Amino acid sequence: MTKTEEPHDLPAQYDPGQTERAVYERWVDAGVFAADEKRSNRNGGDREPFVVIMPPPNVTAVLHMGHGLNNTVQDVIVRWRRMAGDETLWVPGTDHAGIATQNIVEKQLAAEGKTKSDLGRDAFIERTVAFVEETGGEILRQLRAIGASADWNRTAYTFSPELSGAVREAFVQLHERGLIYRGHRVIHWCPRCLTSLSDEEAEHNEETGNLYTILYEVADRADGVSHLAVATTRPETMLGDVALAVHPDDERYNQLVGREVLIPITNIRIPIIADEYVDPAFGTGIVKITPAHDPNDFEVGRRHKLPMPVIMAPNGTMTNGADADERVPPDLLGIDRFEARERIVRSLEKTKQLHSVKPHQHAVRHCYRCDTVVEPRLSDQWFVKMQPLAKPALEAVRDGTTRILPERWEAVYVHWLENIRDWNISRQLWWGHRIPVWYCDKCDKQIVSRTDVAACESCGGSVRRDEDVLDTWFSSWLFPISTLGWPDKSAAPLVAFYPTDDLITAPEILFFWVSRMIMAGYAFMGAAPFHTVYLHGTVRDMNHVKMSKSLGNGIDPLDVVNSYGADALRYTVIAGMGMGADLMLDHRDLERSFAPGRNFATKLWNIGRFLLTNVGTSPVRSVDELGDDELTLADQWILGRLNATIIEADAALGPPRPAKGKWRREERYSGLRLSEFAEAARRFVWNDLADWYLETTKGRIGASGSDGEVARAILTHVFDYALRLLHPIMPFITETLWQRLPFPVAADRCEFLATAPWPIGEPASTTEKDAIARFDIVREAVSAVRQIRSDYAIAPGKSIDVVVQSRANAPLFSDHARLIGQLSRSSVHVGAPKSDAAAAHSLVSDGSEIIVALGGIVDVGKECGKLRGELEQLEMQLDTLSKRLRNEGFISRAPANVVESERRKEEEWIKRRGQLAAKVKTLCGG
RNA sequence: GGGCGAGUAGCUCAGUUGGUUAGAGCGCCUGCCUUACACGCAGGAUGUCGGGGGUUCGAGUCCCUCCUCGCCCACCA
Repeated sequence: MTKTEEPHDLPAQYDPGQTERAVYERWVDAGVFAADEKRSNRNGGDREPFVVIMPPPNVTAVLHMGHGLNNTVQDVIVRWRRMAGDETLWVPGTDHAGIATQNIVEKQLAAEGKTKSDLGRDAFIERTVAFVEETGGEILRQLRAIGASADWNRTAYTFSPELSGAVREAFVQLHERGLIYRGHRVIHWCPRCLTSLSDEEAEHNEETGNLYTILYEVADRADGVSHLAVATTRPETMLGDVALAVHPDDERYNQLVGREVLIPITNIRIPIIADEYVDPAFGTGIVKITPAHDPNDFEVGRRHKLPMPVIMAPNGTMTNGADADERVPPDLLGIDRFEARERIVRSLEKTKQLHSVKPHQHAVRHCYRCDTVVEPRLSDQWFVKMQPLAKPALEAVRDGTTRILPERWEAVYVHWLENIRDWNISRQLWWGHRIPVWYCDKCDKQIVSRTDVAACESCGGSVRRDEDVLDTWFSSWLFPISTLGWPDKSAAPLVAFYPTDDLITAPEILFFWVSRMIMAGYAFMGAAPFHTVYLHGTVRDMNHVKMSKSLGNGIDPLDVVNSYGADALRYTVIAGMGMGADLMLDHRDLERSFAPGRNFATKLWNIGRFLLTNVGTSPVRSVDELGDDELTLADQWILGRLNATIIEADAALGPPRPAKGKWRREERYSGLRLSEFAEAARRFVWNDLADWYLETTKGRIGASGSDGEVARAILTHVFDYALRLLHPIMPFITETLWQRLPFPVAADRCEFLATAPWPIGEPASTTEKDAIARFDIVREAVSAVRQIRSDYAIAPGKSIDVVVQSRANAPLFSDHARLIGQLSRSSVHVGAPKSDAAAAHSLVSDGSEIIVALGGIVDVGKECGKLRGELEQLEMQLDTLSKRLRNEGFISRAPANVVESERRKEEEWIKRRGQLAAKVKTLCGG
């Protein structure tokens, strides 16, 4: 048949580039992804809502495989629920990403030889806004290319006027509730970004540094003690020392408490104090106290009311800051902290006050945005009091209101919340939500306000606004509520769609984002924002190194889409990723990496071509009107397998939501096994439908008469449902094929597969189970013949005679001899074989024997060897089995059904042994 | 320092509450352009389930121990 004669317009090769974009546009134009508040049953509608909030990528981000994986997972779940009939909403958005974005713009300025101070605050913000307008949101456009079915009408941005309003409201509310306060303490400071960081933003890094032991000279020498040795990893902070501390019970030193020592180099006198914080077992048991540059020392300093001199500038150079007087010697002023460390060490060497230098393993904190070593720094910052917020968030996970998958992350979450510390939310940046606090110049009043303040409310004096902005995460933690209309609690989207359902993200932001969202959900809405947190793995290369653009081991998802299609990308990612496991891909060999998806897409395409070529385009009969007596065994089998596959798929996907608000024990950690779902669907399509059922229809389907019509109807129905099951994973190709199916005229069909009803599985009936079992016997017979053909290298074209000597199922083989012959390219007879001719034998599990006449084809000797080997192996296995069945313990302790099945097996094997032995005797002569 | 996870075929990984002869994809070998598909079809090979010990009638699965990786958390200077 030439191409023009084919009754369809499918090209021989699937070309994703040509079809995907057009299909996507049709979905968008038809509003397939748009959710409607009015249809939610929380808002008078008749549908259960299903809502997913997209983790907003940074507005400046460019799509990488991490986004590809994250959004594919979300889209699979969202498309599944949409087909299942939920009012499904997937809210997309971007994050203004304070530090990250500001850093990029600053870098651009630097390239122009400018700094942000050259522009000034307003001009800098203007420039950043322009930059975001120009390039921002590119990633959301890219997400469309991988098929993301988000409701683009609701695209959110953490810096939009609406969301900014929510941020300000949240700040003011928490302040009113006494949960936001201004604190003077040592925080993490990035000397490069010139801002404070939260504890989470200062990442630990295990490093080998030095532990320097420095000798402090005791002032007013008495009792022979002239020097005290003090260990430190940061000698440069010595300049800010205000005391040495020892443990009050440390008998080596406690008589020195109250005496004074001299700081080396500067010879400033500082006291020796006693504090329980000191661990006598570490180092020398004496600690230098630098309150302004170490959080612990700060606490000690507070307890002992010590001064807190600042000896470092914000950019990490040495300076005489607050309360420092002339502590930093002139020759160190303006010197970088690490250079200063070197110089001080050299000076100490000269004065013989450096006792020792030892390599030392310790954790050093780095800025999560620029990797600069963070400096502890005394400053005024805004904090959120976290313990009250953490309480309900902790309870939510403990009582099953919110579950975290995989289960192991729940312990991590609980541990973090139990030990939570206050959240530093102020940043010394320009790009971000400015803190809504004003200070009166005259009376020093502090005004926290929902609206901008022009003058002091008590004295009428002029006011100035706090210079700082809020941590980016202070806007993202509101995302599930702010995107739906909060603070307007009666906003239709909030009523219809809050709480949401699943949150799908990477474990890296469990603390940054997920747990804070849960806290915000309780703080502002009194309810958890979602009932399921699904934490997926990381995309890595073949050396298990996390993919990243800077390392050059990344994969651009758009390259994959261009080469193999979005469906190939999606299938590969979903099928290859176990629950919570990392995904390894080879960035140097995209073809190999994405072969599973590409191959499967091609397979689907070709099944579609076969179907449309052979079934044609005229409507088929509806399966509902087919009588049982019209169905062949193969028809019954494939329908049974379809039903079983639907059940498997549903089991893998699990319950979409907790039945009564809280997860029941048995359901809590079930579901969302997306790779199992993918595998069940693939197995059905490829191994059942394509490999077997489709082959059985060849010859039937072209024939005129009712059986051909039945085959057309079943094939179409089964493929229709297979496409439905696969649509969440491979939306484009399934929609494209589905649009062309010759549906029954009466079928109540919808316009798009994307909104077609999700298949409903039914418990398998006995006739169904029986059909599956019987067709499996037929398949076994076919495989047996194929194996013999292969074993004896019988040319594919060569016709052979096969005899089935049926022990149990005579009618089965009589009825299907022709089919077995067709599938195994042989001529099959049922009955007795011609006597004593050389033949190959194979046993079917129902006890029947497949006999292939080998006269003139192969040598008998080889066959005998094979038979003997088979017999020997069977005897060994039978021996083990029989021993077990004679074991008292097994009989008494094993479940009855296990014992029973083992008994049956033994009988079967004994029968086989008899048959095999007889064969060996007749063929090989004893 | 504390906690968690992993170690199963050459590679990436599944293996549900212990229960037939441990699976899949990719790769590999053999034979096939069988009129949907060579991105395919048919057949095949490959595993002391990290080591050792234990519980059990029965262990990849449970317990102990050791080894090797990885991740998270952490104020020992």
